[in-house]
Amino acid sequence: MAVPRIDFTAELNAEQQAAVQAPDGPVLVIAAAGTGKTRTLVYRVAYLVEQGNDPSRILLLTFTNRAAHEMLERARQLVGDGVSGLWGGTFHHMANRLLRRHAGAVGYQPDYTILDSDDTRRLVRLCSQELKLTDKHFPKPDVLLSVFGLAASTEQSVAALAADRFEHSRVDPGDVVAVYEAYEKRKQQLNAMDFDDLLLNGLRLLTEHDALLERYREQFVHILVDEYQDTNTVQSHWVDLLAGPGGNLLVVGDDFQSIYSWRGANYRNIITFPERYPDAHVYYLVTNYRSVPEILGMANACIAGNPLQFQKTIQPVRDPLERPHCVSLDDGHAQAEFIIGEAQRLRSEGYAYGDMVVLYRAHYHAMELQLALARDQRVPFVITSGIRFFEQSHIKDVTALLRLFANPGDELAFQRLLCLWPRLGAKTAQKCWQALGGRCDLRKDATRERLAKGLPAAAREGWNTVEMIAADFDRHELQKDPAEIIHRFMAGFYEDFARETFENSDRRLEDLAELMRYTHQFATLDAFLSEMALQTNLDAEADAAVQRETDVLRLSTIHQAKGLEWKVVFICWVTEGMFPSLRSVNESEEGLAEERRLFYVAVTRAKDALYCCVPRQRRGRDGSMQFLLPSQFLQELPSDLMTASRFRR
DNA sequence: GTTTCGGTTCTTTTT
DNA sequence: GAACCGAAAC
Repeated sequence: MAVPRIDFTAELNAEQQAAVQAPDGPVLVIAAAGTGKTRTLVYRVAYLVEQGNDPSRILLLTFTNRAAHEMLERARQLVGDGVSGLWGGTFHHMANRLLRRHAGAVGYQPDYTILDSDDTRRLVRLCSQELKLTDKHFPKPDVLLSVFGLAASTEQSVAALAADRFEHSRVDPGDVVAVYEAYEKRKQQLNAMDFDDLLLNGLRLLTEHDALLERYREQFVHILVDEYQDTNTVQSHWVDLLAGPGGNLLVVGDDFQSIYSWRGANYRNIITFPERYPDAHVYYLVTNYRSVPEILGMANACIAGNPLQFQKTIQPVRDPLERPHCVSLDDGHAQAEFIIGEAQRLRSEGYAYGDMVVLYRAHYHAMELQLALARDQRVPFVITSGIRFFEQSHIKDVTALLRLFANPGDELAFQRLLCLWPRLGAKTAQKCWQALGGRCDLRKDATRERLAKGLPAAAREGWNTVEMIAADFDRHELQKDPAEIIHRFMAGFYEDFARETFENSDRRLEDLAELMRYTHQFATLDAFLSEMALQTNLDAEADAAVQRETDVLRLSTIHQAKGLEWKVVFICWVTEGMFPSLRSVNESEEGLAEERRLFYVAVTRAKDALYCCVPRQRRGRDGSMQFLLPSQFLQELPSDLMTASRFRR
């Protein structure tokens, strides 16, 4: 295959080029914000291909879907279709890909279901209820799941973590373990894996099956890992195994931007890489083309106090422009007014709204601004919402039917589907499930007949729709056409249901139309369901493109802004209690260090201008006024790094 | 005995 | 928005 020659010297700076053309063996690239990390990885892929490596023997692991898409797209632009055989995607995707092939090796059927967080929450609740652990003080499913999840991603026991977590409460850690064991058992019965199971079982494939380890070690000659600071213990273990001692493992990351420890990310993976691989080559990328020196000065200063890190200072190359602004405001309303006014002013100076973003610590911090923007309609805007497209109730209702076809053992899908019918709730659904023997293959006539008998009369209408789809399932090859299943289900039942149930049914029906369009890129029902479970939102990067094209101001959490950049950045609620958030400060010193890294991420999104908004008071839940102090992250900074001002209405 | 309804409360971050 | 809880309705 012809590969276009790439002039690495012309297209990369010296630091990048050194990393791109690093010799075989373990390589660690420490890439500070805005120094061309993605570019370096993409060119590394191109370099490897140009060196004659078969793309199908290169594995490129990312942390988010967005990063995976972006990198594969850019690699394709660089080397053309030569990269088409490349293995690229998130850890979860790769684990899923291997597990679909070798599910039997870890005791699963290949048609296993992937449980999203909504499913796991329901399942844990079910387990707690069955164990009669319904006391008010017993932890809620989310809390239990965070313990289970941390145990999985840090390779610790639930018993130990539960004992620690509930040490000063009346919760018996033994009960937590009991729920955990019930939960594990239920997942086996359902033939279902949660996100952690994908990683754990992916690891088991390699630790328990030497033949598989050999096979994939041989296949993946080069392994590249993006955002390495965000890997958890299981992921790094998996990568270490796959690469093998002295393998060609290149990891890229920035310990300053590790902001996912709450889900088990362990930035010690990156810190200790040189110890684990003593012959590793280490490269630093510190030349920043993104931001003006004033912003980088602030970024360097705000992170310097954190302990335990690869100390590095970002080097600016751009000309000076202006210092970041620290704007003091009366309250949230004033903050909203300031941001709207300033955005308009900047637009009159030549910036587009699409060049600007408002960042915040938590979604609810955007509420006042959102209302103000909607009210006076002067500035068009979009919000990267906390609502995950695929986890909204209407999406999950409709896909429950698909899931049950794909995996007849999926009790959660069965339950969800049945509860849609009138006069039919959880108890009846459970009885039906038991009557069917814990399995519901709708394609079997006998199953459908048996189930129909147990349904109340009011449920007939909806049931008939399902019955007809099921009868046609094999004949019309609906297996290959999830959109057609959804379409029939909606036409026969769900459209009316949605109109009766949701006040915003129009929007939800549009979502479902969008879902049907989305399914067309998948050849089979199984492929669609797998992807859907591993995807949080419909199309994040298309979303970002929309912002530029339609010239709208974006509102986003800092986490969701990671890896992106804007000319103008407003950070709001830079006050004690809001940012750093109260919860994380209470946790530990480490929690505070992570908040500081989050602040660093926010600051380094800005290219030209940065505003830190500091409202001085906020209305509490009871209506009383709380006074707020500026964030310690601002107070830590030398005062000459920012321009302080006060905005009054 | 179940299901439905209405009011109340709380919002971190994601695969 | 959606999970939760208690009370009313089937």
